[in-house]
Formats: sequence, structure tokens, C-alpha cells
Amino acid sequence: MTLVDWTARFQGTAALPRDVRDRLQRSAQTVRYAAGKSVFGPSNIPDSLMFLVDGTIRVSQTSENGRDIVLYRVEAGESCVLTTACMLAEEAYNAEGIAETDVTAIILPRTSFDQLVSEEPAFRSFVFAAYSRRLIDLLRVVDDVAFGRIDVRLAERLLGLARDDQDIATTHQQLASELGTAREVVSRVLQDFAKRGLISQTRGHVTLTDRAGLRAIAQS
Amino acid sequence: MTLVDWTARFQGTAALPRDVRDRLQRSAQTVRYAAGKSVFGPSNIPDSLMFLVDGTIRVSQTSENGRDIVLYRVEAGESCVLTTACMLAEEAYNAEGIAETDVTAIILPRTSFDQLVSEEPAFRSFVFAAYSRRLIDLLRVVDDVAFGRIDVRLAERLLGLARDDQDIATTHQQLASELGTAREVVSRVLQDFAKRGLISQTRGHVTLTDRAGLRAIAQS
DNA sequence: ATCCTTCAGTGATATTGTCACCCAAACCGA
DNA sequence: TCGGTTTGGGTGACAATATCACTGAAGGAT
Repeated sequence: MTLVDWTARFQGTAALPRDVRDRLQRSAQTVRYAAGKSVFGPSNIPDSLMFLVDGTIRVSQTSENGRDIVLYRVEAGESCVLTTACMLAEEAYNAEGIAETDVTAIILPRTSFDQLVSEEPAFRSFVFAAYSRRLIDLLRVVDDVAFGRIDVRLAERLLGLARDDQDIATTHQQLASELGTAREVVSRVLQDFAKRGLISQTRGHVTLTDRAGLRAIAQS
Repeated sequence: MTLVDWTARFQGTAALPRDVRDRLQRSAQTVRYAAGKSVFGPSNIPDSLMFLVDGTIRVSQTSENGRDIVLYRVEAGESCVLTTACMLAEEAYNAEGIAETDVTAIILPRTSFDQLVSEEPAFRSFVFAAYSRRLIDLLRVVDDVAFGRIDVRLAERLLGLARDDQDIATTHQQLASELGTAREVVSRVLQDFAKRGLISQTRGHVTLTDRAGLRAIAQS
């Protein structure tokens, strides 16, 4: 898939001017990452912009003492502005992007990116919107972490992660990393949920047995 | 001050093309806010971009139950991208900008902003850099709130807020709002600092008496 | 089977947040 | 100048969350 196709598919923009288009065809490249691979990180600073065609990238931050927190996820049709931010600010940051599923993306060198931004208003608004969405995502994270209760946050995540069969294949440690807390804390809250009949657990699995009950907790 | 002057002063860019310049002179306006006034907020969504000429804007987030946390400050020469983000994402957010000192700013209607971004590469990079800086600021806030100890964070803030005379005119409540914690917590930590000879307190004032000691705490 | 790694459970303790107060300093009008 | 009022700060009890140091169980590998 080319970047032109990508913009057409996800942004609904009309075809770009032919000369822009030709430049893009030449400069954009498709890359793939297997699930679990690091897409970018402190030790792996990209010099290109990424546009996700398929899959999910989980962006999380790791503390000195090894605790994690998930900042947001990049889905197909979105771009990963944090890499841009890093490139532009040329500042160290400790966020890392991990391919949560197999990932296909288009990368665009910075010079081409600059051109496209200047010449295509639709692309430009897309980029600004992407930045805006991330800023707002982060505001939400700050709000949750600073003021939220973990039982509420955990209930939210469980509802968000559950498939139709209500089963979530995850460990307590992974859930703790989602929320930026410790495994023991998650274990205790899940035990409480189980005692109240909201979920059931086996090793490596959480099954939702009362979504309505969880929603009640998530909303408080 | 015009926006053209502003870019020259803070961005070091050469004069803009004459036609762009003329458009700007016509569309940009200077606004002033007295210290303490709300510059933007959930109930006061701006439709223009702001560029700070003088003063400081404190951007903070308020939780349901009234606790605050300071996200970052906008200083002279910077722009407030959160308003942009809000405009573009057209999503609700609960951050608010308060003039911390008397503030002078230039506002630019959105259409003019779009034009300038598309026509002036230097301005465009400025805007991207502004976004990037805020993203990184927020990463820092997330890290602090999720993983930091309050004594460490409080020591950092005290060092950052102190003037040369080592005196800070602030209340415990204000410090609590900086960190997103409760007043009682700040009171107790400050008492501990005072007991250890790092600070002294009077009503409405904190005086640093041992900066080195505070730095030692701030680094841990 | 037996080891071995990963996952989960638990008690003790530290840190931080919440609640319900109290008291004192500064402010303000009469 | 007095007395009331507002604001800032102190305190104890308790709740929520984090940390530490373990334990044992589940499931995979040899």
C-alpha cells in the first residue's frame, strides 16, 4: 500500500496533485513489525514519520523502578506523533512503542513529510488532528492517574479489553502495566471483583461475568 | 506588537513575504489579561490561536472533586497549543489556562493561522515544535504523578519557584494544586522539611534555607 | 514423573489521600 | 480598637494504594 492509498482510505481525501503523488510513491516505504517487537523507544529513535496501515501499537512509559503505564494505542489509520515530537524537540523521553499485534506501516522521510504538510491542506489538518488527539489522550491519562481510583480504572480497562466471549487473556502484571500500578494491587482488586461475582479468574485469564456490574463501577 | 514582530523577536525568522505580512497585520490582534483571569477553559473555548508576548499562563486540570494539577506553563515566546488542540479535535477537555501574571498576547484567527502555516516553513516548524514540547511536558507529568514520590516532587517545585531571596509567596493549597495532591499532604511534607532545617515557614510564605539539601531530595 | 519458570496470593508495613475537625493569623467593618 | 469573619494551616483517625518479602500453585519442558 502506498501513502497515497493510505490517505485515500483513511482520510477520504481526493487524489493528491500528480507531482506530490509521484514524490510520495518514491519516498514512502512499507515496514512490518511482528507482534511484541519494539517499534520505537529511547534507544531506537526514528527519523521518519509512521502511518499505521494495520495492527495496533501500544505506547507506554516505563519508570526508573520498572513500573509501566500505557499512554495510548495507535490504531490503523492513525499516525504516531510521538516519534515526530521526539524528532522535533530533540529531547530525551522514556516512552516506548510496542507492536501489540503484527503491524504494517508506511514510513515517510522527514523531508517528504515537510513537503506534504506544506502542500496538502488535508494532510496538514490530519497531522494537527493527530497531535491534538494525543494531547487529549494524555490529559485523560493525567486525570486518571492523578485523581482516579484504581478499581474504577481497572473496571474500565476490563470492559475495554474484553472480546465478545467476555474472556481476556492477560496476566495481572499486564493489567498493572496498563494502569501504572503494581501487580499486587491488581490481584487484590480482581479478587474483590471475583468475590462480588463480577468476574472469574484462571491463570492468565479474566472472564467478565457481570458487565453491567463492572460498568456501574467504571462510571462512579 | 504585531505578529510579525513577535516571530522576529522569538523565532529569529527573517521578515515574512510582504503579502503574508500584510494579511497578518490586518488579522492579528493584541489582547491583555490581568493576573488571575481565565484565559481559556471548558466554558471559554477560543476560536483563535494565541502567541504570548509577555507574562505566564498556568495550564492546569481540575478533577471532579475539585483537586487541581498544573500541567505546564506557557511563557513569553510560546504559543498555547492546547487551545489549538481543542479547536481541531472538537472534543471536551477539562484543562484551564489562568494568567499567572499580567499577560499580553497576540491572537490570530484560525484562517490566518492556516495560511501562515502553509506558507511559512519557519512558522510551521515553530508550531510543530510547540506541540512537541507540550507532549513531552505531559509525559513528564504522567511520569511524576504515576511513579514519583511527593516529597521529591515538592522539593523540585520549591526549587523551581524560589526567587533569589529564597522566599516563595504561596499557600499550602497552591502547592498542593501544583502537584495534584491534597493540602494536608503538602502541610505534612513541609513540616518534615522544616524539621530537617531545609525550609522555614510563615503564613503564606515558604523560605528555602538549605537549597543543597532540597536538591538532594529532588534528585532521589 | 521432576524440575523450573511464570503467575498469583498474602501479611506486614510505608506512603499517600480523605474526612472532620481545630486553632490562629490576617482582614474588615463599625 | 474591638469583635467578627475569612483564610491558612495543624492534627488525628482512617481509607486507599504501594512496597517488600515471602509463599505456593499451574503449566511447560526434559
